[in-house]
Amino acid sequence: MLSEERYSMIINFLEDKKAVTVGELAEWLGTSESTVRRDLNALHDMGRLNKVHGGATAVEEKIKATEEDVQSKSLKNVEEKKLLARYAATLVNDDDVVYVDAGTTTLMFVDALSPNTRALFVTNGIVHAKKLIQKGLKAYIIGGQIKLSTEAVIGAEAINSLRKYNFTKCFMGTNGISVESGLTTPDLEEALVKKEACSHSYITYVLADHTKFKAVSAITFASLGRCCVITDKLTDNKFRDYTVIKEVEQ
Amino acid sequence: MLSEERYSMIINFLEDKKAVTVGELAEWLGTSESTVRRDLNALHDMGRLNKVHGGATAVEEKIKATEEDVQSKSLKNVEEKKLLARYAATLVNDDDVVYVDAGTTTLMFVDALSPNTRALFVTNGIVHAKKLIQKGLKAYIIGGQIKLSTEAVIGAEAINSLRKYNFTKCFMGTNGISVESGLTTPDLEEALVKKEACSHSYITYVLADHTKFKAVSAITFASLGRCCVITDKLTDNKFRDYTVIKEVEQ
DNA sequence: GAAAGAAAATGGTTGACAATGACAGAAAAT
DNA sequence: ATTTTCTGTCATTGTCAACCATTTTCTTTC
Repeated sequence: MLSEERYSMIINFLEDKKAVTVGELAEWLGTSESTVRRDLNALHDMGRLNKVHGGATAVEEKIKATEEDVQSKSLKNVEEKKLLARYAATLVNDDDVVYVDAGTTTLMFVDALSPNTRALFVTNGIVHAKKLIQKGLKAYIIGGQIKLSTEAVIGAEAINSLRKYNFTKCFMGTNGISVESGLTTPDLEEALVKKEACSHSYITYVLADHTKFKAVSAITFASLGRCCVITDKLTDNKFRDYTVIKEVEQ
Repeated sequence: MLSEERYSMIINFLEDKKAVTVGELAEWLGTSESTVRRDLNALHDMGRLNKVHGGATAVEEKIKATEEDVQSKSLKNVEEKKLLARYAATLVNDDDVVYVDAGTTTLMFVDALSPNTRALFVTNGIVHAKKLIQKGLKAYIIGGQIKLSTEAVIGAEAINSLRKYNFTKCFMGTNGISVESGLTTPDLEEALVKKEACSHSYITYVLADHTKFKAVSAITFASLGRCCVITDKLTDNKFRDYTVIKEVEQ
């Protein structure tokens, strides 16, 4: 295993559990405690986790949002995300008008789309727009300011652009899902765009792997009741009381 | 097997799995580790993957996308176009609101822009938008349908998006310049967007190398009198009777 | 078109370097 | 004081760039 992969797995583990011991990681990664310690030191130096006596804890979401660690973000939970993406892609019908939210999970959704669908796609992700047209699909991009880190279109003009559309389905990514706070994301501007998109869609699908559950970021963009969550593994059945959950098998 | 074949197989593999070891690739490709290492070095130099100890990881989508654009756009009259682009870039002031038309010449204009300018940029080119923000400039993209071949935003929604803006300067590409037909381009939809952009701009600059003169395409998007032409070599002085021409030296 | 030579690609080897796991003594927690 | 955890060290293993020999491909020459 590459050290980069271990880094991703550790960060990933921490996002889920918030704290972890050296022993746990050594066993889970199938490696020695020495290596785990070295990894934790490296990640600590990068500011990607807090090293504490006995193990490590996750860094605060707000700090992480500004750090914007693309490396580990795209590496982690790849298989799970692809699973969700493949299932979500089957939900698109020929007569749909689909909104695709910017983000790494929804990018895999675009990859998984059939090139033969005649559905109309609207997105606020530059990369997403590019991939859609390269697949030969009919794609629109909304206008507005572009955010550097995520290459998403945001701002007042973006929200204004969205008002014209009526989507049959929209596919959203999220940073956190919780019963109390609903769907949350760290960036205010992006949250506002997400909110507007959801409100113009007949059905909202949220693609969220299991690590997103019980996480809470700064801004809520939708309540649980208003959307259908697609996930790989539901750890707590109480979520079923508040929303429709599709657990994708295998 | 051709090395190019291996390259694309490696890139595909990485796009799927996000991380891979040298050993894995050697076995999968049925070749030696030496060759895999050489391939990884080559791909790393091209910026198409990240080489790490033990193997390689996928590069972020946004970086890769621009690389593709750069390598695909190897066209003619590059030096001349760069010359025009460099001059045009000096025309941008800090308080300008600039429209940048989609196209290869204007893309070089974006490359030539100073990263320090505080001007506001609006564009209908996806690649242009991307480059602008990667330079750290403030950039907006207009909304609308995306045309596959040129990756430009076009259509009714694009024109509608443009209505909101008032530009101090706009920089356009063109396919033909003639006294009788003015500025012409082969695609109707693109012409309509160009026309709308020009009509919302105080000054219109047209970037056109000498090959564009006396050429006429299907649709006229502006008359000669309404714009200032920047070119490398003016072969016929009669154009000076109809418009302002800037001939860039050297 | 064939032969000869040049250039490029490939696979294997080697010494240098990096990563790993185990251990011992120091430091910290209880 | 005892246990746990950390840091530094060291031997082992894994990986890498550079080099060389061989094969393949391209060019040149006749």
